[in-house]
Amino acid sequence: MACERHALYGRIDDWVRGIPPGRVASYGQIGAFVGCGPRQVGRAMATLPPGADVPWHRVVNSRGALSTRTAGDGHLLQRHRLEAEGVVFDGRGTIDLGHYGWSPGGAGHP
DNA sequence: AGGTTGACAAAGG
DNA sequence: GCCTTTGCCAACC
Repeated sequence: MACERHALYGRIDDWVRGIPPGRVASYGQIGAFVGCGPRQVGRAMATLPPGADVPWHRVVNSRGALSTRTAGDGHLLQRHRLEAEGVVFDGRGTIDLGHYGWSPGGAGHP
């Protein structure tokens, strides 16, 4: 049996795994889909094991900006990976969620 | 058993 | 547009 920290976390990381490349999702959106507060989504990402097949870099806050925990090297890493997938940042280092924001079932907006 | 903190969001001033 | 307060649910002290 697996060593899942919490069923909710398993659901969150599974949801994040469903995010296609070149797309991003906000914590509040994930929290709303999995049925929990946005903080739990952040905690799920924070407790993710190293080497997890979860594209946490595709998870950003509602403003389309990178999270505080990734501040520093994390910001550069997250931004670098997103740009590698085709995501473009604006002059303020934020992403246009109206264009890159993704949703399960509402996908389809190249 | 209780209080604080946290990779956040929404509403109010 | 900015900052402050409240709510989220689980983990940590």
